[in-house]
Amino acid sequence: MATDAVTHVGDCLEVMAGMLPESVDLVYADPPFFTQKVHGMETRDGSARYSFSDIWEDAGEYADFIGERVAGMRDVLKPTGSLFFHCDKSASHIIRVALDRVFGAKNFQSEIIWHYKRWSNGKRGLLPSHQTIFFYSKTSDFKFNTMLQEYSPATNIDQIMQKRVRDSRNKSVYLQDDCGSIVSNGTKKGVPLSDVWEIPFLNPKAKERVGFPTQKPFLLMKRIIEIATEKGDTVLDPFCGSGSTLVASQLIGRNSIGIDIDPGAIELTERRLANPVVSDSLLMANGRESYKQHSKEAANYLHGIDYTPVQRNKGIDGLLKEEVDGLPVFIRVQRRHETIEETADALKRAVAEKGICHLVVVATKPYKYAEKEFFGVNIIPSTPLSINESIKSESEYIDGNNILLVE
Amino acid sequence: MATDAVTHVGDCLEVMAGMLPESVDLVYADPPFFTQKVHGMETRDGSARYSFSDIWEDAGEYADFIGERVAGMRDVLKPTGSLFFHCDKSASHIIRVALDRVFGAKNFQSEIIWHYKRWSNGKRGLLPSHQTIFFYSKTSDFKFNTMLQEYSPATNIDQIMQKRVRDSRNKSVYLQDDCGSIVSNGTKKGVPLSDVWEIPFLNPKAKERVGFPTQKPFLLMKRIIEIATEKGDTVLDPFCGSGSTLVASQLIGRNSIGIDIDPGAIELTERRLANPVVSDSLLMANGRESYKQHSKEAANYLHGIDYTPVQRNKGIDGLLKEEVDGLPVFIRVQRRHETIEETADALKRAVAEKGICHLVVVATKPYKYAEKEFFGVNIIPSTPLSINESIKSESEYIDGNNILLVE
DNA sequence: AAAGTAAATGAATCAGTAA
DNA sequence: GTTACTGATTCATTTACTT
Repeated sequence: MATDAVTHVGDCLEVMAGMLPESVDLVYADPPFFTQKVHGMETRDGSARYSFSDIWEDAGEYADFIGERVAGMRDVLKPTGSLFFHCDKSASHIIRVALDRVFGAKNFQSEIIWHYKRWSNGKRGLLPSHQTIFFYSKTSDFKFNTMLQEYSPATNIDQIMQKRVRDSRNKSVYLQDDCGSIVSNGTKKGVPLSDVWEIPFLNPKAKERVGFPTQKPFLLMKRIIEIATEKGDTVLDPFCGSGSTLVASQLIGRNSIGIDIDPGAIELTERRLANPVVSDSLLMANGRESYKQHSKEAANYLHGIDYTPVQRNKGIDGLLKEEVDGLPVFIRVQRRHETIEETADALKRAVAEKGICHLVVVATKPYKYAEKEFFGVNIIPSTPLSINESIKSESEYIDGNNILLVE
Repeated sequence: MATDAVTHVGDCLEVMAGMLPESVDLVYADPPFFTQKVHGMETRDGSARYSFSDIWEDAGEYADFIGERVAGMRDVLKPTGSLFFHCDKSASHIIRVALDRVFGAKNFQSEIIWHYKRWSNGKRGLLPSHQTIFFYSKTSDFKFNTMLQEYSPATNIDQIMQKRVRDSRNKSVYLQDDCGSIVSNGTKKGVPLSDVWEIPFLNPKAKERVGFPTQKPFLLMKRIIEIATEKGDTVLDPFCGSGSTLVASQLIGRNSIGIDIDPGAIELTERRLANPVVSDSLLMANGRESYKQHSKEAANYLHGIDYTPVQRNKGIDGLLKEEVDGLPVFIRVQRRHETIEETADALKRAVAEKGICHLVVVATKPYKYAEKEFFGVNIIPSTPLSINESIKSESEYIDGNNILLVE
């Protein structure tokens, strides 16, 4: 599914007034923070300089500016939509008041703290190392994709799996069965995502940097978009700057609309959309990035193996560093939508010209050959597959030798 | 030096009006947060119950209440004094407006985020896990004791310890001695304290708990007092509740004044002052990292599996997120110096009390059982092991069924 | 053996939430 | 509001292991 990214040069107040009401699933707003400074920055190669003024008469002027535009944002939001409003301590209270007025205090959902570590400048006082994102929904019936994070390392996982009941004095106790052993309480997948997010600030050397001041990291945008929208939904950024929101939307399959008053910013946004760069550590998403994503996934399965990743070959994921019997060993991990035969064929075709070699396919889905070899290709179940199949099979199979299982 | 702790029963507005102006070095204010609830709690032994009402007509009434009292706080502060005002998302914007009006926006110093982890249940939305403390000074000439925190583990300590000088072109360079080696700058003690503070929430079982709702941890109070005062200075808490501020002041050598409208709270404060109890937080002392014993090696082999790492059990590496046949699945990865029998035994011992469950051992070395099960433990070869063994075996074995191999 | 240390487990808690 | 009931947290306690 191709996604759409539309940009407009202009004041978002006017552009939003011309938009279809109730047409947007998420608004992410990142306006000037009321810092009373001019923010400027050069691109790394010095070829361009982007800047904007964040100087205002007084707080009242700023409050009016924000208030008018927040009303416009509410108008274009669908009833199930929500607003994430990015600010910092300079004016968070002014913004909160405007949001409460326009959206209603009952639609206030969260005060998100984006926490990052920064280089200090040894100033007197505490080092500022957070910004605030206000999360409001348009109505009480809003889209929210529950996200989970890992348990605190201090948590006793064993204990929380136990079922509990009330004892005779109405105190909560862990349930034991007749034999005195503990009763499990189902699966535990993690804890709900906290409202404090630790996401690294864009490193001064990050490839992702495009030379725009206040550029936001991809991971932050991705998390916001994934919480509030589904694939194919539409995201609006009324102060889009260098276009991080649009780039992130594109990469994870959302349509997007970007507005900025500076034609230079919109030009930069268009350039980034044509050639998105995300720092290495960050996950690539679907669509035309799917190949890259798969190589990441393949790497997960091949972890712990001494191999060289093969980047530019559609059929081969890796090459073992050690030869076996004097022959090279090529590996391919089964793709999500591939049968094991297709995987094997793809690998065979890729090495057709390469002479004699060993071929290994890592299976990620159940397959039905009780052989470990399939027309000259070694089939190895991935560890996750083995685990799932081995346990499920206990009740189904008695034959201890048959470790490859029927679908 | 003996310190003084004075308490008053009454509305802090009136009590402060009767105090000597400019007599206090620090005000820590922890008023009701505008939660529109009654907060109550019993002591552990059930001997007493403390509660207060946090229900208001509307935001205006709350704003007036806060505004009047903030003015009183300013009056009793010395010119070098400062105010730490504790609140949460319920009314942080209302409070900020009042503080800006009374203290002046130019005396706003920091928005401190107290971040903690706590228990929760599966809430729709983000789990609230922070509160806000506004830090204002009375004038620009205020007491501030610079505090340092540890360097992030990624920091290159050797480099930051080097002395720097200006070179001929006035650029900052590292100083070298006559032999060309680098000159150390002596000790650097850490980076300036951030405005996001991770301090554990007062534990349900903490000895420190006295059964008062909203009780603040000693470590939080200690940090605030140490930042803003010196020994012998005076701390005022106009909403002192159970008296944590007074107890902390006493323990670190500051005089204190506590005011509360509830005689029961003041009585409790007096009792705590006579017999102060502080729990030492292992989490704070050792850091969250200390709980992370989940080995990196195990994590590598379990990559790609949907599991929860188990941190606090030496025998168990992980727990599958999905149950199988309604039973939990525990996993252990074979260690480098462990036989497969030892791995299986360690896992079995760890789950001895846990009732019925599935056990999985991931083998990382060749093993000699042609069975996939070993006394009730499923043995799964890791993907790297399978690949190595499967290819090597081609020349050694003809029997296609025997995929588990001899050492 | 005894003492001291470290690891594993237990259990109360509720400025929790949901209905 | 009011009632019912959840579930991760963290220190205290117990058990296991060294010296």
